[in-house]
Amino acid sequence: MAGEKAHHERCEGHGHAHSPHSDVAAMIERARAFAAARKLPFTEMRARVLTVLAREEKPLTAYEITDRLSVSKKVQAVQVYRGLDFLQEAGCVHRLASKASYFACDHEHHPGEAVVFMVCSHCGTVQEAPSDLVAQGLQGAAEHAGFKPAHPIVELEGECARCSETKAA
Amino acid sequence: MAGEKAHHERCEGHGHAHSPHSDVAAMIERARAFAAARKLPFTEMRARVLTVLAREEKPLTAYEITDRLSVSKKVQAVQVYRGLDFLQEAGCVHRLASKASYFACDHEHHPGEAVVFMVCSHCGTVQEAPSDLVAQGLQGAAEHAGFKPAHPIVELEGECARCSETKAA
DNA sequence: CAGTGAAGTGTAATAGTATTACACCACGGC
DNA sequence: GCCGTGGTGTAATACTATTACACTTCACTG
Ligand SMILES: [Zn+2]
Ligand SMILES: [Zn+2]
Ligand SMILES: [Zn+2]
Ligand SMILES: [Zn+2]
Repeated sequence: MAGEKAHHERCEGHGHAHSPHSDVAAMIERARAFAAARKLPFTEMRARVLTVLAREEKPLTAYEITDRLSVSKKVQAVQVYRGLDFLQEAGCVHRLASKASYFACDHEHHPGEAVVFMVCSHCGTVQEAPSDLVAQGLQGAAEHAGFKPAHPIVELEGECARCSETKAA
Repeated sequence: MAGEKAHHERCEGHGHAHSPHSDVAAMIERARAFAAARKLPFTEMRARVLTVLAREEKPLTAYEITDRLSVSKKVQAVQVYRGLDFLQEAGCVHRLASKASYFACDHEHHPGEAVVFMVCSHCGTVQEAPSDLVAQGLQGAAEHAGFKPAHPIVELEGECARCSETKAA
């Protein structure tokens, strides 16, 4: 559960948001490893869904993914949802609750960590950053209420650096 | 933007989660005051939606609200959504993004505050608690990323005190 | 006191998100 | 070979949210 600083250093080279991921192949590899560890197949469909998300700058809805995949070969939403389920378990994809959409992640996450999804209301990109303070705050609130915390969702709507600059110019 | 302690003291008498609100009338009054301040009518429909939520222990979906209201007189979902929009602006109702459902709130909220919604995965109740640490963490993450924060969503799934006890017994 | 405009209502239709059901296929272990 | 687990493809359905439009209410103003 590294400190905020340490974690940020790990995230360098990642630049703005999770822009068209430099490294789609690496993400595929991570998913494949997860599948192997669980002795589950890393199927064509799973790879295709992840690839679409990894190439995209912004979160996509399940139906947007469906549409893109359908260009090459008709697929149905339920197939995409199945792929998304797997990829979320693998930690390769997150769901943005506030937008009911999905985006690829190339971070390693750790249990107990609290990750903030910063969503730009102007351009739609998402940038994620773990925060120990937030984790502590959640922990504290839970403790105070006798609540046993499991899975946090932390989303912050606002305006990303790039969009702020653009406007200023 | 009081400290965690101070805020919690203000919340006493509120007991477990936002159980069938002791004080439906007070919540109505709050909504009415908001409406008056904006010179907007506090209509029948708005009151009916709020009343249903205030009497309920758990969040309800818009369609569940629709069904309850329809018992006395048939209403349509869109009418409920309109009521919910108003009530959310008034700060009397929150939306739980992770469940696409709505619940009444009898707290006062303040700008810049970060409120944690603790959602019991067993009984479904929601308990809210403001956290300064979380607020600071969000602020810090945003600052570090050059992100201009606007509206946070913080939800924590887990098990409430009551359910934990019950199991232990 | 008619005219106007902002805001709400009631109804219908539609868009958008997610799940269930089921028949069939692929593969690894016995 | 047979079976069990897990994936696929297809259809149907459930659930969540919004748009459109005709009509009403009410406060304001000329
Ligand atoms: Zn991530
Ligand atoms: Zn932006
Ligand atoms: Zn509240
Ligand atoms: Zn509970």
